[in-house]
Parts: sequence; structure tokens; C-alpha cells
Amino acid sequence: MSPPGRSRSPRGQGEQLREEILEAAQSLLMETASEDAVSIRAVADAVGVTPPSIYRHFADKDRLLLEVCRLSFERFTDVLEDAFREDHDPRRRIEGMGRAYVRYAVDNPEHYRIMFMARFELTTQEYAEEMVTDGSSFDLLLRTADELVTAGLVRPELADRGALTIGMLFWANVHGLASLLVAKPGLPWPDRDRLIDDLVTAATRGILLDPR
Amino acid sequence: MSPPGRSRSPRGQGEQLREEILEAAQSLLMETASEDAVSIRAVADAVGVTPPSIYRHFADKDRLLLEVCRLSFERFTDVLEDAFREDHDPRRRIEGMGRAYVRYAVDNPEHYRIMFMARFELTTQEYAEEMVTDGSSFDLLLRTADELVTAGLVRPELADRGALTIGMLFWANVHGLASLLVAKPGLPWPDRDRLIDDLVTAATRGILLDPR
DNA sequence: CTCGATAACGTAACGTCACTAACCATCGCG
DNA sequence: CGCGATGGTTAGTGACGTTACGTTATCGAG
Repeated sequence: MSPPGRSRSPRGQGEQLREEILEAAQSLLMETASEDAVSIRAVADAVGVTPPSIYRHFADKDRLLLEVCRLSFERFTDVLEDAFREDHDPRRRIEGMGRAYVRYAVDNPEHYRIMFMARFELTTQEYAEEMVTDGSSFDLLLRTADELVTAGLVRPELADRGALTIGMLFWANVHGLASLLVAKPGLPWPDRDRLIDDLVTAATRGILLDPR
Repeated sequence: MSPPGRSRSPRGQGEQLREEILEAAQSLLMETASEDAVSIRAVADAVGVTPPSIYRHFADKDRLLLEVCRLSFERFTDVLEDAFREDHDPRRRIEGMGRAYVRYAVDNPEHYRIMFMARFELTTQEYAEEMVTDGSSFDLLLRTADELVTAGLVRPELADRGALTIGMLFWANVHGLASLLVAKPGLPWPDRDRLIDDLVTAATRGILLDPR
């Protein structure tokens, strides 16, 4: 049982195994569509290595999953950034981002789960800092919310709440639909695409002034 | 180590232990505020019984947690039912239920997690039937949504979507805020109560016609 | 060209987990 | 009194995360 199918990395190239571990963890998460299947042991022999070797590169399992989570965030942010750039009108921009948001969640349910439903035994501090950094998806949201506020498109009752509140309201809307679709696929859902459209327009109508 | 602090139940009263197990599991979930802490072993010696005895009353751990989940749903439904009865005007009714919804989630984060974020290895069929039964919270939502539709309070572009879509839109709103508050307490949240109010009014403004 | 430090792994093992098989004691009924 | 169902037990299996420690190969200094 000794030949572990993998030869040892040269001196400075220990990082290479780290990347392979991350990729294997990600693949396992996607293919099995189950977080439980991503065990240290399963990841280890997907890479062709013994379990303790994982700990050479990650402090514990939560840190490994957190890195997978971070990668998911990067791809998620890329998708949102595309939607961000696609339209420069703030209203259509927030709507496009909302649609892209829910669609990403539906298309990558396991990634969405690990980003927004998983429980990590980390300080909230650590986690918040990870998310609210510049260029993050959260930052994109806040910038768009700020555009809406300064453009005077927000309903008067909400205008003095600040971009943070406006952004959170939009986020709550799309996250609500996204996470329900991911967590409760067995419910009697109506037509999905139309529901997404309806939710996004309802959100803008509830938060912003009527168009024109 | 043999005296397990608990005497055997008489003939027909095996159900009594079942109740104690459920209560212990619930208490463990609340006190430790961690789903991992609810292990079969921990529950067993909280009740004063050996682990295999649990399996006399529950097929496996998922079934036990599902029963805890069902109890959470009952209490959740009670809270929503109170809000339902408190106001008979459909608009104020849906708003009150929305506020009660988010508040319950904030006050009972672990219950909310297990209801809407936990992953059970059950068929979606089983789960859907459990939720969409008569008198459930989902039923309350649909009834209120139907009231709104038949009362002609829904915006014209959404009126022909049916009560199901209208209900889902409201649900997505409150669930979005609730689950974000539960899952990401470390974020720079604005004032919570005002945010809840803002979300609920934004939801009604987005879905319903303007009041008056 | 050697040689010790160190990077990059492996081996063995611990404690805990969910779960099962097999056994035993008690109760109620005939 | 016996006998089967009921409500537990003891003992054990395999998988899990994690740790302590051993092993090997490479790099740079002398």
C-alpha cells in the first residue's frame, strides 16, 4: 500500500501540492455535490498523498474549506463584475447584477452553499475582513448602491439610510431567492426564470423611485 | 459506570423516552449553538441512556434532527400564526408576518439554521410534503398571498402570476434578510430593527400597489 | 565533496463519531 | 408459570479529524 502514485515535489515547489489539494477539494465538492464527501482522507487520496500531508499546507479542515470558499468568491465576483460592466445605467446595472447573482447560485449550488450557508468555526472578524475587502463582490454591491443613492434614484423614505442599507436590501432580496432555490429545490416553484425577473423588478420597485 | 441514572419505562411508555430525547436534542442545539455538538452520544447521556437506545426511537441521526426541525417549524408556525391573527388587513398582515419572521430567525438562529440551511439526506419529496401541509407556515403564507391577490392589492404586472409567485416573492425577501443576519453576523450591519422595517416596507412597495 | 539543516512527505496512533449485532431484563398476557 | 414483545445494554466496526514522530531527499555552507 505504500506507492502513493505521486512523487515528492522538489525543494521550493511545496506550493504545487497546495494547489492540487485545493483543486481536488473543489472537484470533490462539485462532483459529489455533498460537503460531507469532502473529507481530509478523500481529498488526500484524490491527490495521491496521505492525510497528514494535507496539514503541511492547511492548518485544519476549516481552513481548507475556507480557501475553497475564497476561490468560489473569486469566481462569483468575476460573474458579478461582468454584469457590473455590462450596463452603466445604475438601475439596469443593479437589476443585471441581481439576475446574475441568482443564476450563479442556481448553476453552482454547492459553491453557493459553502459561501453563504456553511458554518465555519472562525471568528466573525476574520470572515468579515475576508469579504468586505476592496474589489470583492460586496464592494461591487456597495458601489452600485452608492451610485443609486447619489443619482437620486432611491425612494425618499430610504434615501437617508445610506448606501449600506440600500445595498443590504438588494442583497437580502436576491440572496433570499437564491438560497431558497438552493436549499429547497423540492418546493412547488413556479417558472424559475420569470420568478427571477419578477423578484428583481419587485426589488427595484420597492427600493427605487418609479422609472421615468 | 453502569447506573445510567434512568429507570426503564413501563410497557406502553417507550414514547416517553422519545420525547425526552427530542427535548434534549433541542436543548443541546440551543445551549451550545452548534449543530456539531448535537451528537447521538451527547444526546444519549444528556437523557441518561446509552447511545444505541436512541436508535430504538429514531432510525438515524438525520431522522432525529428532522424531528427537531419539525418541532422548530411548529413553534415557528405558532409565531407566524399569532402575527397572522393580529391583523386582518391583508397588507398590514403580510407586513406583520414578515417582521415576525425575521425576528424569530434572529432570536433563534440555530432553529432557523436547521430549518432552512441544514442539509438532510432525504428525498426532496419527503421534505416537501412535510412543509406544504395544511396549517403549515407555508400554508399561512400562501393564504395571505391569496388574500392580497383577490383583494386586488398586487401590482398589475404581477397580478396574473398567482398567489404562489406572490408568496414566494415575499418569502424570498424576509428569508434573505433573516438568513444573512443568521449566517453573517460579522458584517457591518446597520441598525437591525430599522433594517427589518425598511425591508418589509420595501417588499410590500415592490409587490403591492401603493397604499390608499 | 562532504555533511548537517530542513523541506516534503509517510507511519502509526488517538479519540470521537454514527451505527450495528447480539444479548438480556422486564412486563403483561394466556 | 411460561413466553413473546418491549426497552434497554455491552461490545464492536469503520470512518473521521488530528497529532506525534519517523524518514528521505535536496540544498547550501565549509
